Amino acid sequence: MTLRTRFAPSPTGYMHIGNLRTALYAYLVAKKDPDGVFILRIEDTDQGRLVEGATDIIYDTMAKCGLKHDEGPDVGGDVGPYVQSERVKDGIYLDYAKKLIRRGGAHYCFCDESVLQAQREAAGDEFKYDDPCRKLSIEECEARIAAGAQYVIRQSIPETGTTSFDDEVFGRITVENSTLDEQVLIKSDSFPTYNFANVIDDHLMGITDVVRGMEYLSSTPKYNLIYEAFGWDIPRYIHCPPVMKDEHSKLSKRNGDASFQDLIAKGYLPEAILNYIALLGWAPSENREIYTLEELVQAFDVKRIGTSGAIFDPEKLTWLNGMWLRNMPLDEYHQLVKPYIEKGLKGTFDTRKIAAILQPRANTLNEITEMVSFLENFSSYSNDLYNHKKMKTNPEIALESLKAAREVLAQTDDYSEENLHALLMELPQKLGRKNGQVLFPLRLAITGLQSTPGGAIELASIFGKEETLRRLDFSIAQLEQ
RNA sequence: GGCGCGUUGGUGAAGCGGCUUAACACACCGCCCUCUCAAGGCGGCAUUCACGGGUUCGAAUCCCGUACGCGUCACCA
Repeated sequence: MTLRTRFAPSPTGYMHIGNLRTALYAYLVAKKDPDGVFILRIEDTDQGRLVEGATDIIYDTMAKCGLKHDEGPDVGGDVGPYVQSERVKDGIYLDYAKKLIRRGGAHYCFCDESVLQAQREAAGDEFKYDDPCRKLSIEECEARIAAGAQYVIRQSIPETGTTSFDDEVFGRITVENSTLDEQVLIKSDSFPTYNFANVIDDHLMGITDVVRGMEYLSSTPKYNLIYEAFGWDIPRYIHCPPVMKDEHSKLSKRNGDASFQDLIAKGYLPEAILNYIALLGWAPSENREIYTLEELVQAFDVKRIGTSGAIFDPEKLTWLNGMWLRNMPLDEYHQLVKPYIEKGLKGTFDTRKIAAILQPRANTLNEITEMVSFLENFSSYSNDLYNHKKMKTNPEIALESLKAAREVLAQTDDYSEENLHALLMELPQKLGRKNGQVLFPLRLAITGLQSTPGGAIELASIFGKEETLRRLDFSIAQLEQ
């Protein structure tokens, strides 16, 4: 039997990080097997929560992350449709619910909401619905329905005994059937609830490995009772611990936490986001942290998924994103950051040279625009900046160095870094100074800033002869006053 | 409240009864390198694994209890 997993989100307009991680794990579990199949199914049975365009966000996120599904609404497959509302139209769920009734796994229920409410209030914390409709015969129920009665279909739970299952990450879970409630399977609008549609579809779509959040751990016994009533094989379960905002709450939109799209908008790479979230709740057996998706497929092992919630740490994501940025070939990096550089600059610059000084310094794409703006902002500054203890310089030494540098810089037209380096590095020795006593003042003189990305040589090369000399002259004049 | 699950540093975590006086990484702090800032290199950062018992020659690792946290108990998914 081929290994099949699925990612089954609700189109609620937002891809949160915990959800994305579940998708990732489901993908990894499937792809770990050379023949494994990864399916996308849209769970839109709650008509009240549909959000326009939400499905596109799901497709877009999966595509950006490289989580390519083998079957789904947009790519087809043999066990479609892959959108639950379409399956409702086909009558799939109601048919199966009726079959389940005949098999004794469910029953019709005509109770009014108010009856439940009354019982609920009377029972307080002890509430467990004791459904009088359970005792009704099928014939009687069908007669009432024919007469136009409103109904739902509820699961029938054995009053005694226990139900157990083995979860791949949490181990064996056992619960008393008496603690399980008789949940609604088919709502009065004839739509299935998640609890039912999920089980039916997982079976019909041949899902062998169910990967989902651990909030479903306590309802899994109920699902298994349905599988058993139908005589179906129970899948392997892989319940994942939550991704937390802090020790008390999960990462969520309600808390204003970043979604995948928010992180992209903040300048993080999909690869880095995926890499980071893979590490939340799972640890590789080797001592390593940087993984491409393909490498994750190789390294992933369900047995190494943890059991306690992991707090999402934006700082570590930022670091990891920086690593991804730094590890790129310069040309690729240049193409990637070019728009961000140009956004921060009015004039034209050699963006490849700028990219080179940015690469070891920028951790996110967005900070680049700001990092680069200093290139065009040159105005008077305090000469006091030339006093630098560590560089052993002061305005006097600086002036001497700048004059010498000015001479050299005026004599050449070749402003390549190589040439500038060759020329300027002769100066310290000639002047009997340390490198820092010449180059630090020079960098300061052409930027007016205490610190900048890049050094004097790199920056002079970026500015070019005319601009470099213009700034240098300004600074020399300022020092001579 | 019932039921289920969890608890190693500020964070992610390794650890699966002796090799642990608890890896590695982020953050933080030093030092080195260095033309500033980064990047990079090196070092520091839990005498201790929520707490209390027990088992054992030996426990972060096994068992029991307590505390705390999370989840679930919807005609939401």
